[in-house]
Amino acid sequence: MRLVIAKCSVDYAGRLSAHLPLATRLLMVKSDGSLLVHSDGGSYKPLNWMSPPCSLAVSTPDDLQAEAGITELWTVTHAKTADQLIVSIYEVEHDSAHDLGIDPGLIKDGVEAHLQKLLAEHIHLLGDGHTLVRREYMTAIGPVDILARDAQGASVAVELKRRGDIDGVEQLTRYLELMNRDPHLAPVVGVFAAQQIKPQARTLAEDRGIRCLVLDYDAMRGLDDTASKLF
Amino acid sequence: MRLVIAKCSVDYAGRLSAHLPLATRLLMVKSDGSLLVHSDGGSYKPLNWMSPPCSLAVSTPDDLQAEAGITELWTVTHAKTADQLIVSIYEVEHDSAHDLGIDPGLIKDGVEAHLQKLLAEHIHLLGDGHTLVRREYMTAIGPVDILARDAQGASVAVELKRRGDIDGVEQLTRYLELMNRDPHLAPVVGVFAAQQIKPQARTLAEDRGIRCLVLDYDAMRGLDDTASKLF
DNA sequence: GACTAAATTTCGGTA
DNA sequence: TACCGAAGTTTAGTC
Repeated sequence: MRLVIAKCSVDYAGRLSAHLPLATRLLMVKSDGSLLVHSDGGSYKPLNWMSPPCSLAVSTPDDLQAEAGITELWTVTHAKTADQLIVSIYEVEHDSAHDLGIDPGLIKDGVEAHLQKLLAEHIHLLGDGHTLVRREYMTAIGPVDILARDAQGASVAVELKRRGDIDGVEQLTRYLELMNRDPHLAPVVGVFAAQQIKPQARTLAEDRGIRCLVLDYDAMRGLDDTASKLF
Repeated sequence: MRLVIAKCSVDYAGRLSAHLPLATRLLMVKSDGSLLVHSDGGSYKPLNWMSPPCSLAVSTPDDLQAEAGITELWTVTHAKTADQLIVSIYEVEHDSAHDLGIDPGLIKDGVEAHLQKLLAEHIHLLGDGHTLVRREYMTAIGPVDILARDAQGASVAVELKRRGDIDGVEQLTRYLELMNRDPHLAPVVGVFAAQQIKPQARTLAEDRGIRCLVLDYDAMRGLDDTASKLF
């Protein structure tokens, strides 16, 4: 990885056109040739960048550009789309190269899969008398997150999201439509469960007779801990 | 901005738990206290990070940690959510600080807004005799990109995307359903317009009686230039 | 490889 | 300021 701090202006021409006026920035050149242009603020997104696969070519400016103060031109070209990022370098304040090796990568834990596992283990959260049929119940158009039965023996299809949005309701609606045509399953009622349900999604869901269930992830982990300790 | 290349392991505890095993990485500390952990590959997303507002505290490891080879502990705490990022530093290979100043920011040009503007200005692209009613026509569930009338006086609702996907068709379907209940507007026909329309989206749209229109951005810009020059 | 859904999304706009 | 949709989204998983 090469790190350059330089006064530069940047132009991108590809899926859109964008321009960065002259300022001091960090240019991060990764070993795959990709380039990130970072400022000293904002969040993790660079001001501008070129994703791999791409190649970096360094050239000398023409007379006009040199007169304007440009000392070096970096042209980064995407290998497939021909998108271009042109960095006009005026002044280099720092330049260093480092050997990082390949990274072992991030290990994640605790997302939607965990929520699904917890809800399956505490299926009573759906209501008294509910029993689990199975997680990831396969249908012709995809897996339903959780299939259960209520106290009356009716099928309950649960769609699980971290944030409940309209598209999740649409997804569940498609499942319900299909499952209700299956005489072994029908009648199937829907439950839209999420840590947070957007008002528009709730309105749409309830309009379609789908019950909304807001899940408290921390409380559910608490249940899990208690259960682990007791048994 | 401070740039540190160091052998380190990283742990994040917040909305999820994540761990990065020991390896050499770039630690970018921005002046707002935020931290990015980058490897020498991947795209612009860091392996791990903490977004502002947050604060960085450096501490010395306890005996056990020191014995394991840790020389320094960085604890980055989010100001609002209390999410924590802990960087255990084993060996520092590079450490430099740079004054970048505030960045003037990116100037963009040529996205969906431009497409919408161009289509509104050349509404005949929808078909002969079409007239523009207005852009961003407000409905109870959100704005329709373009509302027009066809040669017969029927309302035409246009959903505009750069890339036409299934969710765009679903969106337009909801608009059409609502608008067709309004006697002032009904009958409303739908047009799904995009630079590129995925086969699945096209099938779904046409099955619902929604017309698909592929837009040529470059050609439309050409129309615009011609119009600008003529008048 | 293509497509789909999620993301510690981030970012920009509007009500 | 909060909500909503787009992003040069990226990323991970499935078919």
